[in-house]
Amino acid sequence: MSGHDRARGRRTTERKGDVRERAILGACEALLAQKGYDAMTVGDIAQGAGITRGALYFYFGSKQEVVAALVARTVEHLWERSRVTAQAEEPRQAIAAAMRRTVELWNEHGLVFRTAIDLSLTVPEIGVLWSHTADLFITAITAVLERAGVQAGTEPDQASAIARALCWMIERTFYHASQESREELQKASATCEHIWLISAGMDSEA
Amino acid sequence: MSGHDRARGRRTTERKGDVRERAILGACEALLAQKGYDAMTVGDIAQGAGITRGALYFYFGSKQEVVAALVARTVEHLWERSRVTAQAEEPRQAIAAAMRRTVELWNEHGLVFRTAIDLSLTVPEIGVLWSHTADLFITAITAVLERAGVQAGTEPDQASAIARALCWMIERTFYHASQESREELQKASATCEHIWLISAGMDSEA
DNA sequence: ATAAAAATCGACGCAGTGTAGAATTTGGAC
DNA sequence: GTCCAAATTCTACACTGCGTCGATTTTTAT
Repeated sequence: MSGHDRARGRRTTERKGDVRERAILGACEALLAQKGYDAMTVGDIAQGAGITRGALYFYFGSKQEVVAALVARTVEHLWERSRVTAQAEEPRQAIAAAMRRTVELWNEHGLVFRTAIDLSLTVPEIGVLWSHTADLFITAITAVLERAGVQAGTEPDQASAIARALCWMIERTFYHASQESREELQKASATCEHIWLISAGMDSEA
Repeated sequence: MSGHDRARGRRTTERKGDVRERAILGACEALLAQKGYDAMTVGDIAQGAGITRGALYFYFGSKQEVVAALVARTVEHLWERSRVTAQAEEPRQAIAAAMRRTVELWNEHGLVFRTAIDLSLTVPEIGVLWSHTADLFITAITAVLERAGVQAGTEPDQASAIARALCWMIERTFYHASQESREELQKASATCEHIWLISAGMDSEA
């Protein structure tokens, strides 16, 4: 959000319109929660941000661009958190920590994550953001698996492929669970952690 | 597709319009492959089926209904296949057979499956169909896990919860792999089978 | 104070949807 | 075969939402 130099957008130095931009993303997020992506109209977003449709188009070229920006903002926050996490621990600890962090993230941003997943096909820009995010996870999981003794490599029963499958398992399981409740998410997390541990060759005694 | 008695639709006894209905679904499937759901317009479908928009609305109330019918047709085919599959085998065999069958299904109907998944949120009818399908899988996986010695129950580390997570893992992994190539799908299948075996408490030696 | 840049607005044209009613075709009953 | 009712198809219309344009107002920098 800092020096993006959006197509039609403004320059740097914090213009007034930056506030509006944030208001737009905020309204968008609220409306996503209320009516969902399809029902949400550009007019709704503009109204929610206190401007007219015409004005909104000064900031974003389309509804898709608005949502893409919202996803970008959220996902960048996720990347921050991932970067600062020390990852040189004992596997069992690392797995537990990763799952805990993932639960937090989904509790906080589940709505946007689900939206990103839903629109990955439709909106290429979002697809790129999310697949990049998935790659981060896959890389991290791969590292843990290898440190736990799983053979490195991309063959179907080696670390890289297993990590990918585990990543999708977690994504999809959290996608559904986060729609239900925090409790469901917590349980889902425990199940995923269990399977991850088993796949790493360790039984899952706390 | 037999005795549905669609809102505006025809009666039973195989009228001529049944051919049209199939033509419409066929055109819809073709267009989904060509341009995808969003780009595909009702006019396109009608044209593909050799009729006008107005005529199409005699058979289906909306684009969503058309796609829902397509998903229903495909998924019923899947249910057939699932019902006839004898499932009283030794776990290792059962798992291998299930994965083989799943690969076949995704090779044949990957496009419609992916569409169903994408639209599960948007189109309630499709959501129901797909979640019912998932339940079938989860039940089957649960049974295999229990027969392999995993403790029955719905707690996070018991058969039912694990089966759910494995189901989502397979769904998502196949969703992505089936977009790439048959080889990818085959590899993905091997990885999922491996994790399933491990989760069932068996190492995965062929 | 003032001119350039930023921001806002209202109105327009377009594309796609869903509906209505008229017209045509089809399938039997007679 | 012919004639009616149901089935099927078409054309035309009204509506909604999108994205663009040019005119207008507000900020910002000097």
